[in-house]
This record gives sequence, structure tokens and C-alpha cells, in this order.
Amino acid sequence: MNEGSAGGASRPLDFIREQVQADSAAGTFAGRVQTRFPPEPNGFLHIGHAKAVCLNFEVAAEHGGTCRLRFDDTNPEGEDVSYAQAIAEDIAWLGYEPDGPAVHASDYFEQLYGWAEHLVGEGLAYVDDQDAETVSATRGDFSTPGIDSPCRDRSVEQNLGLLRDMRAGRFDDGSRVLRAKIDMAHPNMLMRDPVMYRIRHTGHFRTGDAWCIYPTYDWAHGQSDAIEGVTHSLCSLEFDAHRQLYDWYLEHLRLPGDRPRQYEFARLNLTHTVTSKRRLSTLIDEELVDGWDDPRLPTLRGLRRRGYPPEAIRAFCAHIGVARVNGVHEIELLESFVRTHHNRHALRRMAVLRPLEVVIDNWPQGRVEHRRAVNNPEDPSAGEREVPFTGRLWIERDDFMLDPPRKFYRLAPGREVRLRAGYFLRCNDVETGSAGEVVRLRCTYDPDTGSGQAPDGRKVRATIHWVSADHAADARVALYGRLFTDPVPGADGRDPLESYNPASCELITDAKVEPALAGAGPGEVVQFERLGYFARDAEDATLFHRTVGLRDEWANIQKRRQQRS
RNA sequence: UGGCCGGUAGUUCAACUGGCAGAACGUCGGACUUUGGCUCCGGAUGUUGCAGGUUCGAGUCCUGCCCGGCCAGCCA
Repeated sequence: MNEGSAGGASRPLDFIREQVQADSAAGTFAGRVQTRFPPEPNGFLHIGHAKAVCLNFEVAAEHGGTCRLRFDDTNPEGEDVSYAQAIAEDIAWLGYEPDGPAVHASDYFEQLYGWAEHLVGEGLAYVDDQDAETVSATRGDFSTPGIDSPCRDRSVEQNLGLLRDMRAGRFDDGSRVLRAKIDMAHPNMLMRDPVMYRIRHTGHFRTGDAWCIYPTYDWAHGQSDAIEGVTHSLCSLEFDAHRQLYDWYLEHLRLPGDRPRQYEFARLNLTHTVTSKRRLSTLIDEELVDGWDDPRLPTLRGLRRRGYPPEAIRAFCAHIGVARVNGVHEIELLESFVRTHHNRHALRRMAVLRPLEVVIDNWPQGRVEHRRAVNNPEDPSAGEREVPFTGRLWIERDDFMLDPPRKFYRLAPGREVRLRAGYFLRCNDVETGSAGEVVRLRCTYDPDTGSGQAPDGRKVRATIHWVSADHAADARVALYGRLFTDPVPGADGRDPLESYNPASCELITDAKVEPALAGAGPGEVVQFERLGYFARDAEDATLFHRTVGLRDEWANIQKRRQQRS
């Protein structure tokens, strides 16, 4: 698995890169390549957006071109600077730097309006007095043509006057629209006299109350691309049908440069989660998650809090490639990239999530030994640390079984294991409570095994982690599971919430962690040995979020047994 | 109901544009190992949606059908 940037040399080009390369070679745009990432500032970016971000920035970079961040702020409702800021932050976090300051569709409102008057002048646009319901009802459907609006044949002068009155604020919201005059019988519904301007007496977060008419997406997007000099306008598959309209508008205007071309690719879907804004909002509104940065969410803010490194997200996006097939990616694949990154970079630490007390009867009373442990076996330069070892330890409850089944290699009565960075430990006796529950293990250690090996050559099957009870720090650890139990929530038209997993977050409040963990920085991801990768919370030094577990062969064995029975 | 876009391993993508169907992740097995992790080695998995046709030869071209997605916002 290759981390770094997209499309290693060994990999064939995807259909978009192939197109860009062909254009570049043919000198189509004088060899220039320019893309853009055009979010609407009305929400937060999620993993699906990350795919578009990577594609746009990297395609441009591969050709020495430019990629701008453009806010598609054509609809004042719901848009806000705070979203624009958050989006810019998330892009920077992902590791991309847009060319120049962010631009806005609203920067072009005046130009767009001028072009609209031009189209009116050409007899290619008209003001329609019909209300939304009527416009919708007369559009026809897939098998019947639409009906021409009675306003369709207004004179240029009349249309110009009405359009200026619209802009001047002389009409109420919804009372009139400007429509392109194309073809009410067109097989592409989008071409049946699409709306270019609608009236909204609503303040805009950038233009304030300067405008009361706002361009629609279709009327703004291609022209914004053209104004900026975008060459390849990449968007998701659902805009496929819009391309015809995109081209129509641009063909009927005098553009400052070459006509940009739109190409569509499949949006990214992940199993066991949702990415549509509507569905994410529902989760938040119904308090099924804690907010837009809940670590269970596929939002970039959520993933960041969870401990997903931007490098892994980029490597994942590069790996999945771009095509026109609508599919669903297994979230396990994303997780494997997260593991690959952290395996190389995360420091190893010991933490016991569900503590079980071990008393070492032959340990010298009151003695504390500082054991040296490697910080990262994958990276010698990460060095070593000291871990205090004493006669009273916490070990993981899962690492002991009274009556171990076959293939359980860990501790059991009479068995010996190795303590990581410590000694061999043998369990001699088990103290149980009134209900028969295990409360304490009486053990002995072998003082000759400090090297990790026994001089007599005897082997142990397992090495387990531990924390000195006298030195352990208390911590809370949030364990996250799948947000939805169904691989594709909401498949077959069901309500996605039906498969919402109420057990998707388990908070452990009495974990015991080694002293070195006090030094973990905000947001730092470490490996709890044998357990997984955990991100220290950005604020709370005693809270850790499980980013992703390690591959767990023992868990797989148990799962298989369960499936067989 | 019409138009458009798709359909290749469990999943996501390849297949030099008509020439022996592959890779990654997952899975299974083995080696190694002071993490049941990592790393390394190996195995299995396909009626290329279906049926015809053209061709010496079809995943690729043609015809018909099936399945999935998108489109009837004054959302993007």
C-alpha cells in the first residue's frame, strides 16, 4: 500500500486523468489545467467530499495546474461564514492548499446578471409570472411534454423591464422567475425552460441585502468556472444530466476564455454509515450523535477527532480511484489505511481497559523496577521509555480465563505468559468473590526472564500487556463501533435509522494507563499495545477515543466458532 | 411511463482500445515475532448481468432483454 499522493506510476490512469492528459497533450486549453473544489457553505465536509477534494487538487497538481476553493453561495438560505471557515480548515487539514484566496460565486453576481440581460436581449430568456406550483405542473413528466408558459412570448423590452424590476425588489418572493427559453418538450427535463433567477428577500452572508434575486446552481456554475478559467469542472454523477444545460448556457454567452468542460464521477459511499447532509442532520437533531464532530461520524471533523490521519484519507482516496460506477466502499478498507499509517507512526503504550488485579507473591516488597520498552518497533528513531514494574499489576480481564478453550494462549491457572517488556509470569491461584467472579490472581514471576527469554529455553505462547497498579493513571476510553448495523443503511427504501446502532459508543470509565500517557499531546494518536490505536482527546488529557482496533486473530477465532455453533 | 449513465472476484478498481481475465482490501494456510500486531511467502474465489450475432478470436463490436442509479426544486 502506497501512502503519498494519488495514482502511483504503476497504476493506469482513471478516465478523468486520461481525459486531462489527452487535453494537455493536444493543447486543448493551451496546455493549461485548472480545477476547483466548489462546496456550498451550508454544512461540514465529510469523507465523500474528501474524494472530490483529492481529485481536484491532485489532478491540477499532476499537470502543474491550479485548483481554487470556490464557495458556491448562490442560495442565501442556510449559508454562513462559519461553514466557509470550517470548510477551509478541513481542506487545509487534509493537506491541500488552494491557489489564491477562496473565491465565491457571489463575487460574480453582477457579471451573471449582465449575462442574464444579454440572454434576454437575444430572446433566450424570459420573465415568468407563474408561481412555483404552476411552473412545476406545466413542466410535464417523463412521458409528456411540458406546456409553454403564457409569458414565454413576451417582448425583449418587456422582459428586460421586468427583470430590472425583479432586481430592484419590486416583486415578492416567488412571484416571478427568470427562465431560459429552451424547449418545453425536451427529453431532458432540465432543459424545459430552467429557472435562472428566483426572488429571495433574504440577507446573504457576503452580499448582505445588495441582491434580492439569486442565480440558481445551473445558471451560476458553468459561468463561474468560465470566469475563473477552469478547464476541467469535475463533479459527481448526479450532475450528469446538468451537463447539457451547463454547455447550453456557455454556448450562448461571450466568454472571457476557453469553454470549460464538465466531467462526472461516482460519489463516494461507505458501508455502515451515511453521508447525505439530510441524514447527518437527522442524527444530530435527534441527538443520536453528539454533534458534527462526533467521532462516529464520517465528517472530516469527526474523523479528525477519532484519530484518522489525513494521510490515510488521502491514500484511501487515491486507492479507490475514480470511475462512473455507483458503488459502496467497505469501511474496512478505509480502516486498513488508517492502521497502516498509525502502525508506522504511533508510539506504543500500555493501557488496560478492563483491569484485573495481579499480585506477584515473590516480588520483593516495595520494590519498583523501571523497565525499558520500545516506543515503536517499526521506527527505531522513536526510542525507548521507562515503564515502572511492581508486585501489583493490572492486566486485561480478557487475558485471563479460568477454563480456557482450545487456542486460548493467554493466562490461566497454572499457565505462564510473558509480560510485555517485563518477565514471565505464572498464575498459581485465583481469588474469587461470592458469586464466583475472579477478583484477583496470585502469581509468581521468574527473575531470570528479564531479557524476555527463559535461560532454560522454555517458551510461552502469549505476551500480554500490563500496568503497575501503584503507578497507573486513571483514564476514560471511548470505544466506537459501527454507527449503523446494516452495511447500507436505508437500502430497499427503508429508514436508515432502523439500523442505527445504539451501542455504537461505549465509554469505559475505569481504564488504567501507564504513566507515559500523561505526555500524550492533544489529538495525538498512540497504540495501546494489543488493543488498537487511540486518540487523546483535544481537550481532556484523560479521555481517549478508539480510532480503530488492531487486527485481532483471537477475536476472529471466536467469531468463527460462534458462527459454526 | 421517457431519457441518460452504469453492470468484470465478497468489495473497490484494472485489462495497453478485438489477443492467455489481473491488483488491492478481505478471506484461508504457512514463516517470522517480546503486540494473536507488523512483515514475508503461498492458496482459493469469476457463466465478465442474460440471450443471440459478427469474428480465427469478444469483458471489449452489433441486436434484444434483465438489473441498478440519476432526472419531473424557484436545493446544490
